Amino acid sequence: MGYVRYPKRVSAAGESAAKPASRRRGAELESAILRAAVEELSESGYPGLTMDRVARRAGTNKNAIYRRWPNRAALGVAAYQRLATEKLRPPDTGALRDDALALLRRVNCDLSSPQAEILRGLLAGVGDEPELLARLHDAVADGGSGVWLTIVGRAVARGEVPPEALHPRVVTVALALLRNEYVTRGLTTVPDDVLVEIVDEVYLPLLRSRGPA
Amino acid sequence: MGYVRYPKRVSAAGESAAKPASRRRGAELESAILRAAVEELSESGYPGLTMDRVARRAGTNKNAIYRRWPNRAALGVAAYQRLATEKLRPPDTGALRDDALALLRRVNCDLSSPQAEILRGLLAGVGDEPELLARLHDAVADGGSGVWLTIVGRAVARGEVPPEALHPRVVTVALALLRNEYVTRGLTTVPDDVLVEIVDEVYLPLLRSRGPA
DNA sequence: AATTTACGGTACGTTTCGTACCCTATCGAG
DNA sequence: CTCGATAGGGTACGAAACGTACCGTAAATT
Repeated sequence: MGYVRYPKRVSAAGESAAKPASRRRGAELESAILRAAVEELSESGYPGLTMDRVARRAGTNKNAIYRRWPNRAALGVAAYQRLATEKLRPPDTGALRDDALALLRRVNCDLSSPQAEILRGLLAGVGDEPELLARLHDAVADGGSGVWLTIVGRAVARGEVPPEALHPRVVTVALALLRNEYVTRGLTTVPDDVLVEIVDEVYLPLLRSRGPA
Repeated sequence: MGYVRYPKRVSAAGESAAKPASRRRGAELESAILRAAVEELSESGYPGLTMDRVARRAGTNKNAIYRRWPNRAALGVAAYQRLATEKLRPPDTGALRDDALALLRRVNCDLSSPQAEILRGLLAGVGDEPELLARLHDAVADGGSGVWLTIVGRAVARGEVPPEALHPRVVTVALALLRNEYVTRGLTTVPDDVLVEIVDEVYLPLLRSRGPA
């Protein structure tokens, strides 16, 4: 079907931004694409993550992208994994309550409005592809679990909470609740009251409760 | 610009499904549109909620839709509100643990895979419109809060948990955790282990902990 | 040096949103 | 009962964006 004409066009000047003279290949090109995708994702969210725009930004074309990722959602997840992997070091204030609040606040700031929208977009875009969804889930979960284990571990060492508190699901409850607010409540940053409430009404009572009855 | 020709076409026979002879107006037509939207949403999820398809299914055209909702996301939220308003009556087994588990399981079955995907789709489609997001949030939140208050209220009456447990945020923790699993984990139903874990490791300890220190 | 592979560039087909435009049935006022 | 005004029906259209196909060419491989 249908290839009638093929006009041979000299590449228009100054159309693309950062493309070196030599032609990139393999890992180098892949990295450039991924970097462009992360930037687009950060600036314009998932709806802005257009294949054409990523290609233009990376100084390449959609061909090179589709050879690596089967569709837009896969590229989005890959980019998000990069974006979310910037680790945050656990605070160490000496009190579990302050540690937890500090962590929640940081997550609330760093990862808030843009990130939440990105995550929402991705969760939808992933749709019915379980593998992508799982990857996304891991990316999100890993972002938290370790850090929370650390601060609770310190609290256990201080005798603030019983050692039974060191349960993976228990430790990440605060993060899950915050994420729940994110995802459903929306773009705006979660108000600080809510964070305090999560910590004082749920998180601390829960951790303390897990000792010997 | 540009209306060149206008072919006068006799309406093709049998192209639309349920359109009565008389032309519907106002509330009646609106209801038909919404019903069609709910059906499309249930069958094909948010991606399948196409304006053209809804219009065809309702036996009307996009015009009538856009006169009522500004865009697809708004229609989707409206349809979801209808879909999610089917209430569930609280179980009453006589024990809080069983009530909570039963409720989680029912939510997990009834509202699981299709609903979760719809919700994910909507959350993304709503994007940057805070009002729609708020409406969605209400629709989701209302679905749970009351029921949970009921079963915990009964538990309080039985003396199972202290009255301080009747805190809105506390009471809905189990639902929030389950929803968190939904949203991130994906389509498949959340395994029962997880539900049990949520109840035994988090929910019950939390509620019991809220008594006098 | 020859061959194979991967990139660059571009054109397309398709779908879907949202808008514009005509024509007409129905409703309400006089 | 006649006659506008309003809302529906039908359709066409422009703009994006996805995903694919196809050429020509640079770079790696042999």
